[in-house]
Amino acid sequence: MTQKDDFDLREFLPYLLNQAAEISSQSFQRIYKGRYGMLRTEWRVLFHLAIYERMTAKDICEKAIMHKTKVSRAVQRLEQRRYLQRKPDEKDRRHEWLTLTSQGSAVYEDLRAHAQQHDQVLMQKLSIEEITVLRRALNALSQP
Amino acid sequence: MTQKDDFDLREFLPYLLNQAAEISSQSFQRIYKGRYGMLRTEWRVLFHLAIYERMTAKDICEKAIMHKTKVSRAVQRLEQRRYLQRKPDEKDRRHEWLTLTSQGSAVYEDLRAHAQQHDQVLMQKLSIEEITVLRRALNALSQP
DNA sequence: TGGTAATAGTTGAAAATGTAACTAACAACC
DNA sequence: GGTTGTTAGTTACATTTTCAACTATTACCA
Repeated sequence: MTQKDDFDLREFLPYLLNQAAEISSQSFQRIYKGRYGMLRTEWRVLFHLAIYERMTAKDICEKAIMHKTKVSRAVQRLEQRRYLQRKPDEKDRRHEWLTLTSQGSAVYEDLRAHAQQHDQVLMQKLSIEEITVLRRALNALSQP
Repeated sequence: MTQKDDFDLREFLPYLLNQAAEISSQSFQRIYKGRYGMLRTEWRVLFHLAIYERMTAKDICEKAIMHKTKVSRAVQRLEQRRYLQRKPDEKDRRHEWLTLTSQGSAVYEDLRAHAQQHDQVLMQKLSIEEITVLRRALNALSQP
């Protein structure tokens, strides 16, 4: 099992990114899944609503770069658990405004604390400079 | 839809990494899916076999950080398409050695060329220095 | 030896995701 | 005002993934 030297998988960005994303998500996953039985799509929607306070599903699709069916289903499950409320727009009833309930906000607060802690641990693997450049680079790569 | 300032999702590494990984994988996905109807798990297995030449499924699990059922199914599909061959280990018949067929190698060569091209495009979004630091940081984050 | 534990890999059912078709509401144009 | 086109969001079905249980083989050790 020796490597050929003409192409190094470990330099192929989509591969590297996926690997790093996968591994660095795992311990956070244990938290939201273990404590609240949530899925990745769900914590993402929850966090967006906590941070932006009031969004439509469409807004979330755009910000989080998630397909509308993923968002739709995450919203359903969050609603079932009473973590969010829907309110149709008065002017245009195709839109629904989504906001967290106090219960949803409490869950967010809890998860956010863990997220920040988790981020600290990850950042310990890197230097300050690496963190800065990494964030900048990841943002650049996230522009489609 | 205004953002609260106490926690910025755009600084949370698992989120950023996932976003960048997702987006930068998409156009490469169009290639392996469009040309060969392959899945993400499958090109990963194919590439590992091409690079390391001879591995067991277990080796692939460890290198690629994929669950054994994912690998098992990817191997099945690659075998059906005659992209790889299995050969049981003589000494320990629990192991199966996997190698690409010439057909599999040809597919790899084609995809590798596209991968490199794709990587070039991605890297155009970044400076040389950013690329270096990014790779180093992603490798660091990929250590579990 | 024989019996238990460990390892490599597969399979089946349940859960999650992707794709495309769908509903409902609005816009725009004649 | 009615027809056609768009948009927000949901649903149905097919494809993938996950999880747990399973087989087959080897390792350990009394």
